[in-house]
Order: sequence, then C-alpha cells, then structure tokens
Amino acid sequence: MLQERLFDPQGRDLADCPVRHVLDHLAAKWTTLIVLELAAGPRRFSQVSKALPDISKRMLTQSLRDLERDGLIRRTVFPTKPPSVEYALTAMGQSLLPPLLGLIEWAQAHEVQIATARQAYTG
Amino acid sequence: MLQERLFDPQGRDLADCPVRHVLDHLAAKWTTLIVLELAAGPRRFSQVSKALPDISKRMLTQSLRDLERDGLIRRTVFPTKPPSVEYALTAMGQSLLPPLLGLIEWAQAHEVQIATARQAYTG
DNA sequence: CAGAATCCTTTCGGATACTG
DNA sequence: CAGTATCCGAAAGGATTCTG
Repeated sequence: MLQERLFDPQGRDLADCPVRHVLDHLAAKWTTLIVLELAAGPRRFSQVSKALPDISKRMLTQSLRDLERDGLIRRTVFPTKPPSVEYALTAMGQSLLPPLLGLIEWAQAHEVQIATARQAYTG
Repeated sequence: MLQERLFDPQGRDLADCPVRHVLDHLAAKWTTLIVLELAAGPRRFSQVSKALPDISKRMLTQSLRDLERDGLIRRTVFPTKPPSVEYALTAMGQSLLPPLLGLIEWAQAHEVQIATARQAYTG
C-alpha cells in the first residue's frame, strides 16, 4: 500500500488535507480536552495538570506545544520567581469551541444509545 | 501518575466520560473519514477502500467493525458469488453528520491561518 | 469480493530523574 | 513552577499471505 505520495480525488496531498489535520488533532487524545479546559479561561500549567489528572507532564507539555504551534493557544511566560506560565485560547482557538461543543453535545445525547449498541453487539 | 482509578470533578470515572468516549472514537483516525464517505450513500467494502486509498484493508476492516459495534453504521451481506457487503450509516450515524460537518467547515475555514501559524512557529 | 491471520516496525505515552 | 531528558513497555498500524 503506502505509495510514495498519496493524493485525494482533488489531487491534494492527503497528509496536507486540512480535514485530516484537524482530525489528527482530535486524534491526539489530549489536545481536545486541553482546549475544553482552557475554554473556561486562562490556566497555568499546574492548573491544567490538576484539571486533567490522568495526563502525564510529558504529554501535557507536548500537547500544549502542538496547540501553540497551530495557533490555537497562546503561551505567556511571567518572569517571576519561580516562573509561571499561562496558557490561553487565541481567537482561533475560541472559534473552534462552537463546532467542538456541538460534537460534545452529540456525544452526551447518544451516550446511552451507543452503550446499548455495544452491549447488543456480540462479535 | 496513573492512579488506580481516575475521577473527574463530577466524580465520574474518566474512562467512562462520554466526551472522552467519542473523542477516542474520532481518535481512531480513520473512522471519521469512513463516516464522511458513507455520508454520500451506502458503499461496498471495495468502494470505501478506493475512496480512502491510504488505509490498509486491515485497518479498514477494523474501523468498520468499530463503527458497526457502536451502531453508527449497518453492515449488510448479499449472498452473491462472490459475496458483496454493503455499509451504510444508521440513523444515529446520520445524526452525527451535522456536528461533524461543523468541524469540517471550521477546518477548511482556518486552513490557511493554521498553516501560517505553523510557519511562524520556530521552536 | 471481503475479509482473517500473522508478522513486524513505528509511534504513543507512562515512569522516573534532573534542571533553571 | 514548569518544564527537559531518557528509558521502555504497550498499542497502533502497514505488508503480506491465505480463505470461503
């Protein structure tokens, strides 16, 4: 499988497809949860860490970097002692919230139905 | 890190959080693309495979099973020779489309801005 | 055609220890 | 406080071969 270069029907490199790009972000498993946490307001590194107890510092740092890199969050360092760092959604990050919350609502609305389907499914 | 049991602020087991549940599904990286493909109408296994060239048969089969298991798609076998199998969205699968398309639109709308942010980011 | 089974490489991500 | 660095086991996922 895996050819040298893969193109979609429009001739665009699949890896550069914006849809996949966003999907890969959701796929990052933690990034979305971080965005949702920051939706409530700016947070310090340790605050995010406490809000999401089951993410290691390693992954938290990496996820925050990814989001910063894509312009979804802004990282601000305050030169205090010891230093504190604040993370906040950018305008673009804020703009992601409505569609994201739409998905969350769907998830909650169909939670039971999915659980039921799973139960009914016997390989 | 990784305690015995992890709870969110509401006291619910994090692993059972519906939000994470859906996110984990989208996180499967391929499932969403399959749903989008089936949104255009029922498709045979080979048709989906051709529409998504960069997914191996192994992963396609697995992803289709996952979606079927959660009741998002329906699998119908026609006892022809050789047999053909049709996949189609269920009502619940259809209901996922609006929020999903909302996210897709966001992705396309911010495609350039994200690319720009990436370029500007010099780690 | 539509998979199932096997093998094997790559990536994800946790644990731990260390730094300015 | 907010990371960085290293190690390593677990899981994802591609390639290939086989089957009804």
